[in-house]
Amino acid sequence: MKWVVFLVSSKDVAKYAGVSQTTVSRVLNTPELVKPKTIEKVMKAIEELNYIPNDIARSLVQKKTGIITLISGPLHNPFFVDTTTAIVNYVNARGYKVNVYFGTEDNLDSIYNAVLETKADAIILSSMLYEDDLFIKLEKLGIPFIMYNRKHQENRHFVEIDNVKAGYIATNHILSLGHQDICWIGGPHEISTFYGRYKGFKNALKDSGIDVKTVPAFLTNTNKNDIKRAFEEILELPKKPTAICAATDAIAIEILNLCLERGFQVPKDFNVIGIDNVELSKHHSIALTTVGLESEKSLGFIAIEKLFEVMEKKSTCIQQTESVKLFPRNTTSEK
Amino acid sequence: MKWVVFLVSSKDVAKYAGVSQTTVSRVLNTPELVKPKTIEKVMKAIEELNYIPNDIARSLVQKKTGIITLISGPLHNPFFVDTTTAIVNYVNARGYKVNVYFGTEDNLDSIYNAVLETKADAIILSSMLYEDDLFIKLEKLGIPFIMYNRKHQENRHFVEIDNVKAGYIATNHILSLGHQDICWIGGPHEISTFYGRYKGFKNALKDSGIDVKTVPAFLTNTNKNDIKRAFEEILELPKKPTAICAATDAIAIEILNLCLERGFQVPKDFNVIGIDNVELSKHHSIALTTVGLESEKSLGFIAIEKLFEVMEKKSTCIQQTESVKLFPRNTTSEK
DNA sequence: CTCAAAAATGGTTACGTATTCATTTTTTTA
DNA sequence: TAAAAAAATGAATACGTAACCATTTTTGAG
Repeated sequence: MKWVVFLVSSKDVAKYAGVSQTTVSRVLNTPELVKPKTIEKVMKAIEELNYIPNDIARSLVQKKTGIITLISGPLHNPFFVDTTTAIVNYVNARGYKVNVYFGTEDNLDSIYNAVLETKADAIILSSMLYEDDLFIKLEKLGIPFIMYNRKHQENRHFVEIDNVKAGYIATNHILSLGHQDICWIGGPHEISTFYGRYKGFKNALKDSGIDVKTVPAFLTNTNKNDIKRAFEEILELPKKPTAICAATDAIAIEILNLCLERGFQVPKDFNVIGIDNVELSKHHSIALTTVGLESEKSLGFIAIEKLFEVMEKKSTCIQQTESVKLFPRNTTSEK
Repeated sequence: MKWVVFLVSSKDVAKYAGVSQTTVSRVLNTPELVKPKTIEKVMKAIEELNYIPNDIARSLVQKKTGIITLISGPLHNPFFVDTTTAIVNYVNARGYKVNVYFGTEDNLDSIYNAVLETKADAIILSSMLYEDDLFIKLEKLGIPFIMYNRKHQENRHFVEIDNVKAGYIATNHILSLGHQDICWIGGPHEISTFYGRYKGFKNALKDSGIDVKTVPAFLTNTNKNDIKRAFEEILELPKKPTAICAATDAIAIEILNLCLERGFQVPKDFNVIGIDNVELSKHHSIALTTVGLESEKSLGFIAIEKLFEVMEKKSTCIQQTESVKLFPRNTTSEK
């Protein structure tokens, strides 16, 4: 069966109902200005013609699209599963739509181009580098935007966890369990998150009187291959570490995978600790010890809430750092 | 600092460059029709004025939005992590945008309303019931659409795995390991997926000479609470089963969680098997035995590929059932 | 050079809505 | 019942682009 598509416009409805297009518009948007009898006529016409208002035309004249652009990291990182869920659900509940992109190292440029053409009402993103030209472009554009889990050197428009403290707490937990030989695995330092967490790691070492230079640290990209490569290097270290501090739960969970794959036991052969306290870490098959938000809300939720505040002119500039605490589970133990 | 926002239009560029708006449009869309020297002039104006074409206006005149609407299930279900990733990345690579919704039992109506107003170029969804009015509405609308992992009674526009066979293979695997006392936990039968998989389960029982009526089956909603409730019922069964067949990996992984939470061991105390072979099942902390696609591609990828075929008029109606095979891992073992 | 053909450019309109301003109709008040 | 006020409606326009058709400019053949 084939359907011939009639694109019914408000003009068609107007003609059919014997009123002006203006009145049709009013019936839908400000019915209190229309006589009940007229409303009735128009509604009948709308139903009979199966009229559906055209969002695009409305956007053009009102200069707002009802679209929030979300630039997330890839979902194989469970952190972005949590944040994307929170963000999309919140935005939709507020009657807006979400344009989603999953950014990786290679596709960001093309995403940015697409994003700038789409006249979104606001942008929420987790792809910004510490020194990123995009920041200036977005500020120039005048579109409200917020970064979650990332910070720009300009120090505006962000929601993050206290990364330095998170790194410190994680490392301290490991040290307090008696581990002497530990190592760090994190991401590139152009990303504020990794920079801060590693700083916390170093601070904890210093405070325990350990010479930072003697402690191996692997700063790698966060895809599976590069983590695997780093893990193999760890295995060939002259002094095999008994604990691995990962900069994120995503990395930690992948380390877990690699350990088990090779027959190691966690925490017997290796302690593993992460940062972020993602939902997946709570699963009893994973039970990852980690550091995460004190608050119940996910970071994505906090960020999107703040973004709407900005859109509604309740705030102008968000600079928010959330405090963190330890979540001890089964991947760490006394040495 | 505050920025005054100048909304630069192609008219402004035209005036600035001393050409007509038509020519500006041509420079961007059909530069081969424009004299090189003119292109240069216009491009210079575009750069100096920081002009960005307005997607919305273009959509209005061209009657296509470049938007694909995705109605997915929630991401705490790892199946939708895989499919959403595949779909979003594919769509963006093709230069389209994705509007994402995460459907649950309660929010579907409001999602459908929003979706119909957004004049998306096509819709891909996994929320359709076997008897769903939405199907007719979408066909009437004339928008290309495809269902993945779900089928409507009209039997058109879908991509699914061979659910009956999947249920059969999973059950057969459990039976062939020597388990006598097994049970089924699946979702509501208004959903074709669950209906088919349970049918396969029953077929396997019959073929092994087992009376279906004697085998416990729990048909529940698929949120954590309801699965937990079902699991508690399983624990109180007069004859405690040694193997649990779950209709999806998502359910199986949650069962895994519940088992471990209560100190049971898998597969020692309970065998657990799922269907879907989601990425998470491959993690060595989970290592879920499951049934999934023979093909390497994810179901989401296959579906979105097909949807584009329809959009490009290469196909008119998709009816695709993909074959499946067993992926034996560590959650099942000889009785 | 001339003239026809081809290339390049411009003027105008449509897309479907909301909004502004003007006009008509109804209600209220004296 | 007349005049003023209020309510209801309509006509015209803007939003920013692409597309159609008309016009001007350039090119090339003779």
